[in-house]
Formats: sequence, structure tokens, C-alpha cells
Amino acid sequence: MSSVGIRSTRQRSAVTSALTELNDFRSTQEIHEYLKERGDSVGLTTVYRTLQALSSAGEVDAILREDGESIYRMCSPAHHHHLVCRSCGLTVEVEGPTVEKWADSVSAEHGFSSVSHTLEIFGLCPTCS
Amino acid sequence: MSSVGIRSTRQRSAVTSALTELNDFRSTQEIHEYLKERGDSVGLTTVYRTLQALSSAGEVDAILREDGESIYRMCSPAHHHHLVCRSCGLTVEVEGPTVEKWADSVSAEHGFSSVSHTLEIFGLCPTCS
DNA sequence: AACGAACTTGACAATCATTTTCATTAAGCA
DNA sequence: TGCTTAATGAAAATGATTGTCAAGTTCGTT
Repeated sequence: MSSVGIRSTRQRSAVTSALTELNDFRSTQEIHEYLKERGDSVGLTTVYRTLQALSSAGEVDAILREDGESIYRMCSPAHHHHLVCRSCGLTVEVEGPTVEKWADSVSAEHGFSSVSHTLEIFGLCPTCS
Repeated sequence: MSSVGIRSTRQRSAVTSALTELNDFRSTQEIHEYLKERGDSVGLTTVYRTLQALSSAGEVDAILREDGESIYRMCSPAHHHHLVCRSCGLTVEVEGPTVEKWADSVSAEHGFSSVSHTLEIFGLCPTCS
């Protein structure tokens, strides 16, 4: 009857394995390029669709870079944020349970639901200071 | 000799007055449209440039919507964050001394200086839930 | 093992926000 | 008033993302 299946295809496993290997935030275009160079070519459109599907399924993290481009990465066990050097790009992952709790309570206070948040810290790293 | 002036023009005051009147987050395109309808037409390119200039001068708040489009609004006096409804765009300003302190200490821990941060919370407001 | 409905794919065209180009216009100082 | 230079804006360019649709696959069913 109604099997609303998500099928497993070569393309899908290619994308997830690329994400696993890269283990870092990458844009759709970069992942597409990576797969092409590796000889495991997947259509650009398909990479877009797959990443979006994985993202809304909660299987990958998606963040919006400052220039508006979306970048994806295999979901890491814990939700965290980034401390980015404005000059050299060095990125440090930081966690903030305090912040998470704060965001949740503020949202609840105002009656918001289905909340998500973005938090990035920019500055100059020790080397670039 | 070297007069590195920022000149005051009709277009610039049109953009700032539009921002003041609207008093809400709007996209560049929306502001451009608003000015055109009001008969105080300003080129789209100029609106883009003006908003970016105002933003980097710290005179307006700029945030990146989840779809990647930039939206701007007149700066309010104190540093604060936004709780934005994904559906209707309703924006609530929220303050978070906790978050500020957390961001500062995390940065210090990693030796970062000149730090700034962005934090936006997206969700569904009570009406849109 | 073959069938077939529904899901997937991918080349290409279409969108759409934003940027670049560059010739024209206008601020503001001397 | 004149002149230097910033500012403007129309049009073209860019670049990421989405839509289209015919052809290819998957997988439960026969």
C-alpha cells in the first residue's frame, strides 16, 4: 500500500560518506566538487536536495555563513557554537549550556515554539592580535 | 587637502528616514520598493550600498534571515538580540547579560580579542503556532 | 526473475539577491 | 564659481539555489 520510502541510492551514500570524511562544514558546491574529484560524481542538483533532506531530517548540521551561503557538516554529538578569527579564519568550537538554556527560556517566555538559534562569535585569535 | 568626506545626499537621508519610519526589519528590496511608492525613488544599487555602509558604521542593525537574505533596522541604543518569527516576521528584542558574559569569557579563555557576536533566535510566535 | 508504481536523478533553464561596471551627476572645499 | 572626488544608477554580471521534466532506479509485489 502506502510505502513512503526514502530509498538508498549510490548518490545518497556518496554524499553522506563525503560528509563523514570531510568532518567539517562545507558548502554544497564544495561537496559536489569533492565527489567529482574523487570520481564518485553526483549531480549538483542532487547534492543540494540530499543535503537539504539530511538537514531537515536532523542528520546533519546546517549553518548559514555570514555571506549567506549554507554549509553542512555531519551532526556532532553536541550542539555547539563557533569562535571564529576575523583575520585568519581559525575556528574553535565552543559549547554553552548556559546559552542554550537561556535561549529556550526566553523563547518560552514569549510563547515561541519550534525555536532554533544561531550564535557565532567573531574576534582576533592570539596569533592575529 | 585630504578631505575623506562622507557626503550627505538626498538618497542617504531617504534611506535613513525610511528605516526610521518602518521601524522594523526590512530587506533591501523592500526598502527600495517603499521609497519608490512614496515617490522618493532611490536606485536599488544605492540602497544596497547605503544599508551596508550604515550597517558597518554601526548605525543600523543587520541580521541574516534563515533564507539567507539580509534585513536591516534602525539600531536601538542598547546591545540586544532578536527573537524572530519564521512565519510572520514578528520580532521581539531580548537582552541577555548572561550571554554577553558567557561570550566574553569564552573568547578570553581562547585568547581572542576585539570580539563581537551575533545571536538570533528563530521560532514560531504564539499567533503563527 | 520479471513487473511496475513511485521515487530519484541530473542536465539545463530559470530565479533572485547581491555585486560590478562605468558613464553621469552632485557635494563641498578652495 | 571651479574643481576634485564621492555618489549615483541603469544595465550587465555573478553565483548560489530552485524548478523542470525526461530518463533511470529502487523495491515491494507477482
